Amino acid sequence: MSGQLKVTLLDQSVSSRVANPIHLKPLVPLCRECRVSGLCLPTGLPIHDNSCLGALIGPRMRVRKGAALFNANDSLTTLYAVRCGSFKTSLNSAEGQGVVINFWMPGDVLGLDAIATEHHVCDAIALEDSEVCPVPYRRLQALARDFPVLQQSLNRLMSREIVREHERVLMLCNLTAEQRLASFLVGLSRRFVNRGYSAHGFMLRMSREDMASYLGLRLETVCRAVARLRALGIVSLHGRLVEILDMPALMTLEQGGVECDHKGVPEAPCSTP
Amino acid sequence: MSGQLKVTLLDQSVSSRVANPIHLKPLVPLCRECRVSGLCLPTGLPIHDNSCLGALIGPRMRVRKGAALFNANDSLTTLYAVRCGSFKTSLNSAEGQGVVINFWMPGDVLGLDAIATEHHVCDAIALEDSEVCPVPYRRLQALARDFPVLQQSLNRLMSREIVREHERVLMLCNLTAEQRLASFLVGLSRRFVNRGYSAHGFMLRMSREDMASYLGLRLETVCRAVARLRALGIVSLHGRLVEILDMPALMTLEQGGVECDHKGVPEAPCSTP
DNA sequence: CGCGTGTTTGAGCTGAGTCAATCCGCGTGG
DNA sequence: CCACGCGGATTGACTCAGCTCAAACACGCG
Repeated sequence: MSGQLKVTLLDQSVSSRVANPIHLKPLVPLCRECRVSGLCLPTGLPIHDNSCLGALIGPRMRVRKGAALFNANDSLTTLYAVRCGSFKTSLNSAEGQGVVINFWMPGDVLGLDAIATEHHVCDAIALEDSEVCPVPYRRLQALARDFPVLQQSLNRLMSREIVREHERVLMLCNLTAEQRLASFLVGLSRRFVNRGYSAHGFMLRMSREDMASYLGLRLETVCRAVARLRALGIVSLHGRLVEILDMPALMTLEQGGVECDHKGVPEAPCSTP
Repeated sequence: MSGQLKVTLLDQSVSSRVANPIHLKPLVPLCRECRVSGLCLPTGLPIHDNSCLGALIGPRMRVRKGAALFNANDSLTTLYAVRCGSFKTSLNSAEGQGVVINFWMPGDVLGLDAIATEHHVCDAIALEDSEVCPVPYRRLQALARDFPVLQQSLNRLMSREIVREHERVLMLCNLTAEQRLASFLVGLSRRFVNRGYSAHGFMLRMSREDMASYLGLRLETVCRAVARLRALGIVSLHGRLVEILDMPALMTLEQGGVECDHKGVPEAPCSTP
């Protein structure tokens, strides 16, 4: 039912180095050379300054496909920044019904919803073999006191998550199945672009079931919506391989059929030093 | 279309006193004697300490029914804590479709979703004549640096909002109209209890239209759901006057028909010093 | 090759939406 | 004081997007 699979430390030697704050060097490059560092928590931090980031980010962890990074009710000890791979988080009600709350890509930070109660509310499952950078929450709190930029970064991350949810509610309330799918694909495309990948061709890492759950639909309905978009020549979507053939049309569809300036929350303040 | 009505300072003399940080006394009792201070932002702060809260909270503002406290795209200068009355916030898409994002009661803090972009994303409209305590965001940031409890309080507030949205999504995806209404009423009831009011009898401050929008339904559907609950003898709901006659039944309904331990995020850490 | 998981497609059903008529409470003005 | 009008609430009749159930298909893997 949940996370029996184990999460493993990427490198035991790195782990021990971290325990001893003197040997920080092997970790610091983690952020500096991380291709998504601009999207992630340490945005705006003095990335060259070992004392700061080294103290913050724990040793990388590997999570195998299907394994749980954390489960609902686990107490919050660390947030996790996705380094590579992807995750889904899902909220399960007492009656066994559940929804996928979000999909997470490199640079995203998981666990912010646990800060309220200091316990996770979602299950986080790896959609593929993935790596995360653990961010001990206590240490983050302490460090944020000394580095206001870090605190601000955290605040923004949380606020952005609130806005994202707002937009999701808007989608659930106002859009048809086809529009939801369009909106989903456009959103994914945008996220891939932010990470330096193609806007038009990408691989879905989640099942139709998960997509359906995220979109507030049944998987059959998602399939039908896919079929219609394909018939319209807007996308070529076979299995999990997506190719967006007519992006303007897709974006038109996304917005209730009316052409418009799609803004949306930018994924990050995008401070490129 | 939006907030032409003016928001007015409650008391100009109080305002000027605040500008001069020496005369804090008239403001400090604001929080100390505020009946919802335990739910609000300053939770856990040394409430007797003038230097802290006095510097944080601006002069109370009065907002007339139907007036906008802020509008989407307004730049974020202050957060607002509801002191009395109530508000709705709504998110409007480019095409004119919109949804009510939340209803806000005394002790709630509005504007957290604006922190990401430093611009408000929602319109905030008073549902009745109301009063708010403005919290200048810059000042809050500065003060939070010196008072970690305050920072934590803010973090928790944001995180809780994320969780609330999660639960809303769960509702929108899994519940029938009737269940949504039940869930809405139970939620309201709980919030009234937290504020020291009756769990069973209260007044709705929003129109059926607003309820419908919040619940992802049409107002006609809300009416029908109300009619059914009434027919079942679970509530007496005439106009905006609610009386919950059978709370257990209502809670059973809320949770897909199965009896269960309704937890939900507690509204606040509830630190009573 | 056969099995299982995930995906696609088909055929009816239904809960909620739409459109429309009516009702109710309340403030306004005669 | 009552007639009127208006916005909000209610109820009814009909429609339809998405759900359910069911069958077939594709693919990857032992």
